[in-house]
Amino acid sequence: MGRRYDPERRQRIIDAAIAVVGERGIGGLSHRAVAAEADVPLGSTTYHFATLDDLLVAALDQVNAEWLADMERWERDAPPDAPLADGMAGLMEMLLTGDRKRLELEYELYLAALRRTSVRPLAAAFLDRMTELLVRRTGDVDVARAINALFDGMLLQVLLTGREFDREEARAAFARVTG
Amino acid sequence: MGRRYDPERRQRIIDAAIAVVGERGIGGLSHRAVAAEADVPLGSTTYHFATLDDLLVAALDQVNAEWLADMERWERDAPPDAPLADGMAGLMEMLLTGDRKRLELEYELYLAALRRTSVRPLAAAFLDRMTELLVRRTGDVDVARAINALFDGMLLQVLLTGREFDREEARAAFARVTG
DNA sequence: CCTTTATGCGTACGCCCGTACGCATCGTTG
DNA sequence: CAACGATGCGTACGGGCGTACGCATAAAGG
Repeated sequence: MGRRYDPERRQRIIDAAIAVVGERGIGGLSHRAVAAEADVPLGSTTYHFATLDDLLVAALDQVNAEWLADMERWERDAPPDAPLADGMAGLMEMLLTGDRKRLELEYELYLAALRRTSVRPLAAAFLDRMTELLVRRTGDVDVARAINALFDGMLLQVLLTGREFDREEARAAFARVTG
Repeated sequence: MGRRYDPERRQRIIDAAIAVVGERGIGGLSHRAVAAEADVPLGSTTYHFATLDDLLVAALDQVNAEWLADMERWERDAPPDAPLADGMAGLMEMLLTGDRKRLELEYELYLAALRRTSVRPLAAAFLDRMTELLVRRTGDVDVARAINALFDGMLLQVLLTGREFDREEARAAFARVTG
């Protein structure tokens, strides 16, 4: 049996969990669904992640890490004197014209922390990292947090209403809040 | 059997559904849990709400209506020349020092629309009503939407991180975005 | 080479679930 | 007052679930 030795199985299970949440939502996350998606037996998922909460934590942890890595790259590559409002509006447009399902998945996992104390520390740490990253551009913590709030709020508005994203409207809002 | 005639049963079932979501989250919403909470037999919930989605829609509809009624009252009672930024920051403080569980419940139901198409129209209509209400104060749709986004984003930040709410920081952010 | 430990595998138990369905009973309408 | 539609009630079916557990096998260490 070739798969008896499978050093990357744990990672594959996490990827499968993210895929399952993407397809069926958090409510559809189950050991069995993940096992089927990862093509491993049921016992294997419960071995690596004893409870569903463990699986959820691992999934959010990975999604957050990928998001933060993207943001770091984005911040590093942007010219130091580029107007932040332009950058934020452009980033939103990029996200909204990209993989919509992925974006919804990311917000679903992130917002799950509202009610699940197990993942709340992850969401809090993620927000801290985002603030820290924005502070590098704004120099002001309060402004950084306001930008972050505006970003989440406007993105949610588009996702919830299906309204078309207006880049200039977003840019103007960011510009005002940046001061 | 006294309860054989029970004209308000449907309403009691909706209230029970909201209570169940408040206690166990959307994932814990089930016909059986609602029936137990409302103290009605199982068949009664399935009669009034054939599917769980119907129940969810009714619950969000009611929560949204109550929220909007509160907001209407708030807008009507505020002096016409009062600075909007002060009002919004004060409103946030009131919500955050009030019933926290209720606030989490409201956002959970509202954000459920991210992935559930059945309730998405409700969330979209709710956002439209909020925008309309804010436009009465700002006179500008874009500013109204930005305020709404900032409001949701900052509230979520506090709920997710557990950080203490800073009323002056919020007021300043609203003031900047109001222009 | 032998033991130990981590990992993989299959299965079984008991629970909760959505849904369907038939019967009972009420209010209403003609 | 009769009939009918709306509502209330109880139960049963099939299915998915988390979890536990025992056995098999691989890698690692003496």
